[in-house]
Amino acid sequence: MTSAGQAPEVFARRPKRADARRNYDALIAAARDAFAENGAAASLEDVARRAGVGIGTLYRNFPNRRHLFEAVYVEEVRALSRSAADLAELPPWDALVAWLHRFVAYVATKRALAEELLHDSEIFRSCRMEIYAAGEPLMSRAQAAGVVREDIGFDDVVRLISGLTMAQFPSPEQRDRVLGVALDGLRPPAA
Amino acid sequence: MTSAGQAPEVFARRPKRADARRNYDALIAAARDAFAENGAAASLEDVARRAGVGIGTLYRNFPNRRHLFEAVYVEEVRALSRSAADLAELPPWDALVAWLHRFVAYVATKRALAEELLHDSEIFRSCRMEIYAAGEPLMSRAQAAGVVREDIGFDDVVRLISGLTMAQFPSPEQRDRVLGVALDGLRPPAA
DNA sequence: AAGCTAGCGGAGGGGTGCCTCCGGATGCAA
DNA sequence: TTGCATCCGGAGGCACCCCTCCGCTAGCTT
Repeated sequence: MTSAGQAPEVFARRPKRADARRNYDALIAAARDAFAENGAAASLEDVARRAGVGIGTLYRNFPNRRHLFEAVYVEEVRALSRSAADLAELPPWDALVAWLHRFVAYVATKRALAEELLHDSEIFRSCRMEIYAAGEPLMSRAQAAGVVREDIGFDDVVRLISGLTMAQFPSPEQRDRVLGVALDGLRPPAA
Repeated sequence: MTSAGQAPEVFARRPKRADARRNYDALIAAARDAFAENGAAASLEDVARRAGVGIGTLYRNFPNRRHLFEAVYVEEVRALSRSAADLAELPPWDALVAWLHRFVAYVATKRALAEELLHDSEIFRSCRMEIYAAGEPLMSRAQAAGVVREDIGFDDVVRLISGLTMAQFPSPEQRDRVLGVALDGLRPPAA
């Protein structure tokens, strides 16, 4: 990671004039909604309409479809990884569980996005690194405290949990119950 | 379910002439490959090309995109649910685990398909019933034998496991390791 | 062998989405 | 206030895909 935890400069194209910045932000927000609603197939013209700008403006900020995907994705990842800091004061197990809950909530709406990006993407890799940098310490701490089994890595946990979020749950209660089962699997073998 | 566990007649349009049946089967196989490769967005013209038939033939068998999706999906589900019968002789825990392994292998390639269908589909519901009919007995048996916790249902397990398969794993070893963690979560609380 | 009919292929109409381009509008500095 | 560089909007070219339609082919029956 570069200094100060900056996002990779691959898409560092934030405009300078006030109105332009407003549009840029509106576009990201609109894109997030559109992708969550219609999946990755959402049309860019629809995104522009939601943002209340012309299609030309969209393309000036994001030269193509993928750039927009990536920008939205990066934005989300950074919010998540920042949130890990708040949890440092909780007991190890609780901190890990709390962060994983946030993780679930985060990924749930990003299905389509991830699907689109994981084919091949520089950004995707660097985002994963950012997430891991945020969550891995919570995991190590829990392992050091003896409340999580030693024979698995953080990567395993992420996949277990993120998979969970891909499934559609009829109720939040069930989602939490299943998440609970998965978390039980993380505990060390019977003390 | 109708008698003899037939698939719902919603799409019971299997052609009768020999060449037609060949084409029908080739189309299903081609569609399965195309969807696995390019996701749900694969073009139907590409499917027809892979199957070595004209686009007209595709549309005669499957009036629209969704019908083709459903036909492929049903075909897969039936293969899976049939496979549960082989496992009756294993010990309860082993039988459940073995079936869930097959389940994972099955869902892994069906991501795009499921994504497309779960929006709203009669077929999807009835297929789920078929899967549940196949797997639920294995689960009950394991619970009766005391090797699976009592406070969860088969539905919870399916979602836990199927979610798992949505995640992309770099190696089969990791996939199995993570699956193992999930399965540990199914065991009863420390005896 | 011959006819009937189910089935075949693919051209093409209609529609949608991606992205480019450029004349006009507007924030910002002096 | 004035001027200019930046930014805006959306018409339209291009490509792709869905699905229909119809003249032709070839299994199946007798």
